[in-house]
Amino acid sequence: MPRSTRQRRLLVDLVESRRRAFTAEELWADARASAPVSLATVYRTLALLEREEKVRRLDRGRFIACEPGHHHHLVCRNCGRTVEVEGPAVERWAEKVGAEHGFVRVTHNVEVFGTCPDCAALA
Amino acid sequence: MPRSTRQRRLLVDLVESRRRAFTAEELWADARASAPVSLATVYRTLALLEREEKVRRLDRGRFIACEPGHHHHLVCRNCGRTVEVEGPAVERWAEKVGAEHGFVRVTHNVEVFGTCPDCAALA
DNA sequence: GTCATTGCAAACGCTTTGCATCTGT
DNA sequence: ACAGATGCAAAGCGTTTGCAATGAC
Repeated sequence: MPRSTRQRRLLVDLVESRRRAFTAEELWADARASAPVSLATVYRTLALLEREEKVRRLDRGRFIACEPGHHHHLVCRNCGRTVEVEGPAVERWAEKVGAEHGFVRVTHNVEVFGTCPDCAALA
Repeated sequence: MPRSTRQRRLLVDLVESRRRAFTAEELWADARASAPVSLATVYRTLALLEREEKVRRLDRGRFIACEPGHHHHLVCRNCGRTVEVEGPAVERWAEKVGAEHGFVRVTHNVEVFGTCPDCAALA
């Protein structure tokens, strides 16, 4: 079972308080501002959180913190701010599309991108 | 303007006749079965086709051939077979979700995965 | 002839891993 | 004590790039 180490506590805290997409390097930088951690440990911790569904991997090496369970994210393409969203319409649509083509065990990935109100105000 | 070289014609033909997701290495292997091409040229051609929206990049280094314009794909998670699908319901949902949170210039990515009829029959 | 394209090999960026050392339980 | 975690540096993997040679127009 996972052990509660100084490094892990620090990283998990940092991740869970984050409402923006981040890269491993950014998390590393933030963590080292408090105490020494290696980049390898950052990656190992992210992999751990990913298994626990507390972190999801976006494209371009970006990660986002989230809660376990099926849901989607709205992500600001400028500042990385994230919002968890529900999508019953999408769930139904994906099922339907799959069924229409005879596919079974249908799943889907959705990401919604846009410019958040704060970033839109600055532009 | 782009020139019609032997390598490019070969690669474009191979890509356009493909109805399955593929990796750069797979395309390379297929191409070399006909004539010598370098892997760098494979990547450069894929980049070109991506700009022309004739190829889309999936995760895990997979690519799929498709037609230009906004649409989504249903992909067999076993054999990589792809089907282009329309998703008006998703378009509306994404717009709504973005708007509800004050996001502007909203876009979205959707991929639907499943097991295709052929693969389901074998399992 | 000119400029796009190619091949090659080196460089890249992100991520993972082997191994010896350390530390939580 | 012992299994799990860490740090480091090396390796991995898919992809991109600099440069000289080649080939399309």
